[in-house]
Amino acid sequence: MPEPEISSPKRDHLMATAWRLFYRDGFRAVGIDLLLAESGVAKMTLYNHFASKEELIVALLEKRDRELRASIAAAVGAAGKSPTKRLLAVFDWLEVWFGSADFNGCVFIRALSEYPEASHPIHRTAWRHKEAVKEMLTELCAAAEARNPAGLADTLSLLIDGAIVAAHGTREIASARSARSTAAQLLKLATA
Amino acid sequence: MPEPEISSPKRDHLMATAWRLFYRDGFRAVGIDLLLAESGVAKMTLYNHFASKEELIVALLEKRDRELRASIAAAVGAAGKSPTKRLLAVFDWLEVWFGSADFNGCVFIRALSEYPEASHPIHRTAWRHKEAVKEMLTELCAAAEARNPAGLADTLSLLIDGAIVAAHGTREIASARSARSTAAQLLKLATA
DNA sequence: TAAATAATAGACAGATCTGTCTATTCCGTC
DNA sequence: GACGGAATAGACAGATCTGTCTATTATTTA
Repeated sequence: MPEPEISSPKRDHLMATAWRLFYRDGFRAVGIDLLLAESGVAKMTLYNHFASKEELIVALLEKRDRELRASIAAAVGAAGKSPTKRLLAVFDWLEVWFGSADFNGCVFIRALSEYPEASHPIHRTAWRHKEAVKEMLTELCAAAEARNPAGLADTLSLLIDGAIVAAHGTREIASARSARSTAAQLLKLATA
Repeated sequence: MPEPEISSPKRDHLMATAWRLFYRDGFRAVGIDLLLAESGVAKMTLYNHFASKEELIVALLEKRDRELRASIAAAVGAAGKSPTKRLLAVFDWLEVWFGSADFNGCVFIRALSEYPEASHPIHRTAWRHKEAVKEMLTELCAAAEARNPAGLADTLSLLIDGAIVAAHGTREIASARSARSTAAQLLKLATA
């Protein structure tokens, strides 16, 4: 009974299928039975790896959080040494993401939405991700010598989440560009 | 069979209860049976007024859209004649909303999230509201003589939606203030 | 080879889901 | 008082939901 985070092929495959279905259709819209049929895994295998559907979702969000932050960090790293370029690389990363074929909004915003109650484990897990990203932004703002790094990061977070919602509504990448140019303006103001 | 938008006490009461439950718990999380039990209305009454649950949700979103825009317009109107104050009144309105007891995020963002597919009627209806609000912002920006009213309105929309997501995640009103002060800065830049 | 571990299929429970249908009752208007 | 529209309760269908349990089969390890 691998209750803790023990990796296993079945568990990984289950999570990959679950990610695909939940992200495409929604958490409540996808039932356990469909997930099992699509992944070709027995029901008891699922319940041996996860205590409940809710726990599976939390594990998925935590995994996605790690992957997403690693992906952002890689994009920032590839942007070179200029602190300004590094910060704006986040918005270029956004644009690429919006343009990807299976983009379907932000799974964390969607989790906040589907589980709207503040104390719900899924809601809390989803929001933790947003806070973690904001911390990354704070460091980037600090490196760019913004006057109030945390404050600027707060604002950039608003722009980013707003851009994600807009991209989900329009299926266009334009909001990433708007957010990017606004971010550049704000950074200039915060360092001038 | 009042297929079109004919108002009736039962229909109104049904919509009021549906709003309360859906906004509190989510669209998929609340079943028809609970809605009927809470409203004390017979099942056939619901299906005489609405062809399906989906249609009820669309009607609710359209009603909420009208109410919300009227509420914003009232706040703007009460802000006086100064175009700057009128524009920033939107963000004060946001702050009041975030502080209200039953605030639970933006029902339109939540609808986009629960019905993520672009062509879904609920998804489309929800996004239409965001576009309508953006049009209001464009007019306010134009009145404030911003250089590019539509562009500024785009950016302000990002700030607003980001602030709503943040308020839903934190249960705090701070994001409205951040958005407001950023909006003030951007407006200054756009008119200087 | 024997024992432990992991995964399987599938029945089962009990609740819940949306939507349909019927038969009855209420209520205002003529 | 009779009529017609609106609402009622509740059965019903048929599907689906999460989670449990059992009995069997693989797979690995000692």
